Amino acid sequence: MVRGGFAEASVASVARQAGVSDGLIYRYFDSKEALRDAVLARFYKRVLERAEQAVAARAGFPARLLGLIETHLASFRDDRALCRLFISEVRVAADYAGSPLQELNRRYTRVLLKVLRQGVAEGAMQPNIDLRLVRDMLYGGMEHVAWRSVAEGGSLDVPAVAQRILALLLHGMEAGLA
Amino acid sequence: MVRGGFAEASVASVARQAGVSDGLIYRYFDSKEALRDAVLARFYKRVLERAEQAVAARAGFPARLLGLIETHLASFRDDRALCRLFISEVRVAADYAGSPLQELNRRYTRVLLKVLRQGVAEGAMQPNIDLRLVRDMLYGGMEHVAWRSVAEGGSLDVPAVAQRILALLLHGMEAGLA
Amino acid sequence: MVRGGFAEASVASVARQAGVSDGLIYRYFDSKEALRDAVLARFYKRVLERAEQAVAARAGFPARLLGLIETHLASFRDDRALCRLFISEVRVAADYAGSPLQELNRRYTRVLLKVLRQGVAEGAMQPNIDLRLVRDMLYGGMEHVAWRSVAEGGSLDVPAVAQRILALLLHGMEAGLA
Amino acid sequence: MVRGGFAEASVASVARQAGVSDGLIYRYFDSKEALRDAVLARFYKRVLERAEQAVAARAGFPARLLGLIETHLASFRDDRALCRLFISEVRVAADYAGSPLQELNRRYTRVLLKVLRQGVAEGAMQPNIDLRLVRDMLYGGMEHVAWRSVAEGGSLDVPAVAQRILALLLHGMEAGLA
DNA sequence: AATGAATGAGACTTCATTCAT
DNA sequence: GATGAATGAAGTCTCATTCAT
Repeated sequence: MVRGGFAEASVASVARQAGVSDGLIYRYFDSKEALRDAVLARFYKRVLERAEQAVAARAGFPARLLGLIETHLASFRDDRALCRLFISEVRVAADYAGSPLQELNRRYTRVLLKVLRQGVAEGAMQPNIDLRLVRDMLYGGMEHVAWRSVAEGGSLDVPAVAQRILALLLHGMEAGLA
Repeated sequence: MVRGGFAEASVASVARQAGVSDGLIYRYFDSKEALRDAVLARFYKRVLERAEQAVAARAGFPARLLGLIETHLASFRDDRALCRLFISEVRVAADYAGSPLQELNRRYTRVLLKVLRQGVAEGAMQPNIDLRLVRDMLYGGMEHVAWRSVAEGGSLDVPAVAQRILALLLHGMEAGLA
Repeated sequence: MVRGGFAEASVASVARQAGVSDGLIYRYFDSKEALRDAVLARFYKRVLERAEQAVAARAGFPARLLGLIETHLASFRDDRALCRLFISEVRVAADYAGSPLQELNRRYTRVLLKVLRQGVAEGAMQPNIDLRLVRDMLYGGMEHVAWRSVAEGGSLDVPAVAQRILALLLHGMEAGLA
Repeated sequence: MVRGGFAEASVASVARQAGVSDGLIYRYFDSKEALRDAVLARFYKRVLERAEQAVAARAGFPARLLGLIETHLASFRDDRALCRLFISEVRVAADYAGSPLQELNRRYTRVLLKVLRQGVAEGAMQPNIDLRLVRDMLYGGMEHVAWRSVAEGGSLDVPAVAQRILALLLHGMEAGLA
């Protein structure tokens, strides 16, 4: 499933890789889509937990933001196939709106928003900043960065890249690297 | 083709929407994939030209960067289906590496890199900055921003959003909004 | 099993309704078809016994014939699903000829033929009458009457309908209703 | 399709017997059920026309009734597979009520009812007779008679059997055979 | 050039049946 | 005896692709 999208992966091939028969899939999942969503939901819950733990384990706005960036990049590095599946197919699906997956996604992005609001409260940024824009630029950017590292076959140096992303986000291009 | 990916769109439906017969498609394209790639290449060339014109029409680093951001967001706004197709399917395809589409993509991102290097030369940023990271964060972020505006059904206020993205990228979160 | 034929009813659904596991069915029956035939045979024996009792409990040709008509209609009313199953599927099956079910069916129709012969002996009809035709018209007709009452959702007023059928069969349309 | 019901006949086998590929079936019919219904509707229209012509070609109640009986038996003899399909599967289907097939069936039975009403008008029977009962007994009976002749492998002597059925219906068992 | 009927491989899914527990 | 997980064949249906016209 790493190469080729969801539509290209046949249920038969999934069953073969799982070492079971085609029919058994349907004892546990109602349809191919239900299987996909179940797998993604499980993955997403794990990602969500890691993010919440990363925030809980640290104090202060910049440290927490760095923690979130690190866990996000690490999730991508560890489960690139699933991340790719989510990015390129599920978010786009016609029935995504209102699905359990969207709810998980909302909870996930809320974790970041909460940290950003803390940053505002701590005076780390001007109160008039558009937090949703920051969130979108950050998540979208990380996606791109991580995907490129996957596509180019290299490995992702999560702590180093996270540091640079944090610096860029906080101080902008003008500031250069720390 | 707006909803549902490439796999979901049948050649017959494409032919119907184009007002031609199924068979005629195959006089002009070798396969469904070749059709998709041809459509995307044409689209990509247009995007590339718009980007180059935007750069040529302006002077100075910040103005040129703003121009690029605006044309990129506008491309997404005008052809969201094609952008989505490119984002979620082509870049992921097994044979993307080395394809004409990748070459177009490279030329496109090179336009941005050139502008960024001008910024370095003009002293707008420290020379030790990771330009590829900036590029990935910018393109990925814009993708996310644009996609969200599409998904939420709203329209994208390109000039306003471009301004905010530019400010965030240049000065970081700390600076707030202009 | 009321709606949808034998092919539409899965063994799993039968097991579920019986409150047993799928596998247990196969300890008692060799196949889905064997289960169906066993169920039908049990049902048919009951119908046969009721018919024989109805005849034994009465005397004289018209009373016995009425009794048979009543028990037949009542069987249909009480077990419409089974009657329907028999009518629309079993009698038509490739291996019906020579099966135990056919033998039961023969014994059942023989009860009617015996009563009809008694009618001939009692002088209630001309001896040259085609008793098999009468039998087929009667059974086929009752099937239709009963099925229609089922399909139309109404209940079947067995004694009243039986009376009318008897009158029609004995005296024909010319005579009208008693 | 002569042996085994609709569920047992695969679309592949239908295609094979028709000398076309599986897929072509679906260019002309939306589903297996739609194919079945289209075939049955065509057949039913033919039967209906034959019945109407038989009535139109004759005058007087008994002659017309005999004509209807003859055409019905002949339809069964000529297309036993289709008749069986209709009898054992369609009338029973969950979506039969309200379908085009039911409408055709209604028109068909109305032809008989009209003739029967003519009989009442001509004084051939008492006005208090239950015409729907007569209709059901007649159609059901003919079905049974015809099916038995098919099942027993014999051929159906339509004119002779029609005569006997008419006599039985008109004068009842008491009258014997003409 | 253009059509669209025809193909046939392959997809998802169901379900009668088996068997280890 | 009893379970129900597992199998795998077979079914309906879709669709990219071809080709006679």
